[in-house]
Amino acid sequence: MNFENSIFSEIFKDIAFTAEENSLIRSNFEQITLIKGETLLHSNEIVYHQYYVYDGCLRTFFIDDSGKEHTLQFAMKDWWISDYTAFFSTSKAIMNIECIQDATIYKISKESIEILYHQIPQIETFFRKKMENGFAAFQKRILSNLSQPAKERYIYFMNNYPNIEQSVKNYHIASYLGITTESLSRIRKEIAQE
Amino acid sequence: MNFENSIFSEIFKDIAFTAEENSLIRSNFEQITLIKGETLLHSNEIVYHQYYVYDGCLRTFFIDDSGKEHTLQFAMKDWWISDYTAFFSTSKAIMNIECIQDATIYKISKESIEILYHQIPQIETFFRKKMENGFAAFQKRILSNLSQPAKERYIYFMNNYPNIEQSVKNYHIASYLGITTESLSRIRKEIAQE
DNA sequence: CGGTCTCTTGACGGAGTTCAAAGCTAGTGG
DNA sequence: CCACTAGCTTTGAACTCCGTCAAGAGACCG
Repeated sequence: MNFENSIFSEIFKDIAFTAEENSLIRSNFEQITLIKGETLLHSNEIVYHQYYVYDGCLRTFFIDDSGKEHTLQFAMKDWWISDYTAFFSTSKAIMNIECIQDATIYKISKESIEILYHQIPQIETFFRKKMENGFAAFQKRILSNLSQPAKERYIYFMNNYPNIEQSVKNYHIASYLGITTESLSRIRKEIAQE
Repeated sequence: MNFENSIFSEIFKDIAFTAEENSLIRSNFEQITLIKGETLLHSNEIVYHQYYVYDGCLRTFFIDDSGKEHTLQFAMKDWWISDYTAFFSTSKAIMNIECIQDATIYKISKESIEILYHQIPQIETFFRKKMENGFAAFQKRILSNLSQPAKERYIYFMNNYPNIEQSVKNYHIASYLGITTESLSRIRKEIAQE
């Protein structure tokens, strides 16, 4: 259990907990292991949890009316993932979460997190800041989608997620960038020829 | 000053404050009035404040390398606005904020808000939830940009911001949707003919 | 009214899509 | 350990949506 404590101090780095706080936190998280291809969350399920990625890689994606997949987010080590729109309002997911590289994750329910907010105010501050960063990142992504052609977005993406190729297929990246696999392939060819 | 108190209970609805809390809040906000066309924030300025829109309408926009404007957000009554990426890290704005309809706003600095978080924990909860909602809204917008053609995005926008036409020019809406004024005009024509 | 700002319309061009097929690659079983 | 298959990527040709450029028509404000 010292081992487990060390995990939670990794998750909430920069916060020092008392022994009781540590055990309170521990009792509100649950470990899950997933293998490549498994689905963590299906659309239309009610979303009660958010997930901390300790290791591995997952992606959130949305399936539109015509059946096309759109990747909203990849989550690697030390990222949080969920269908947050649904999680915040405890309503039905519109997205799916899929494991794309064997993963160890820790899940926590909305109820549990409210308990932690109440008992350990630094946890609320921690998540407020997480949200702020996520908010800022989405803002950048919207601007990038509005102002840059696909090639620039791809280069920007590869710089921001170095080493991601190991976990992620090109068609995942294409669906994240909002283009088809074919277009991405042509862009990659163009870049390789430079 | 009863008048002023009522403004802050509008801003932080659902929170009940003591008299001392009320005066602490009051002393950390500052009122500004803006007329149409005025700029509240220029890119490259360091961002120390965020702003509550009491009345009127503003927009945040980004100017790309080729000089094109991209609208990230409109802010109407009861919305908060800033260049949040820069505000959270107290760094230089990459966006501009412009008044597009005469406005009364209340500004608060990052320092002040940290004081309020510390003195009045419900305020931190309030902003955490605001962030969660903003985060979810951006998520939806990204999905909409990825999965819907311009016409659908326009219809969705008009449903979500009813009555916005009064404040906002079509070229603002176009720059929000990521299309040109000409394209928006053709889309509007198409819809009118249905 | 006159001028400037905003919106519309048309002709053309380009970035990205669609559909179809072929070429790789990696994992599986014989 | 090779062969086969299924999944992934590449390529080509035709098409489509939206952008660009240019000009004209409204609309709003002094």
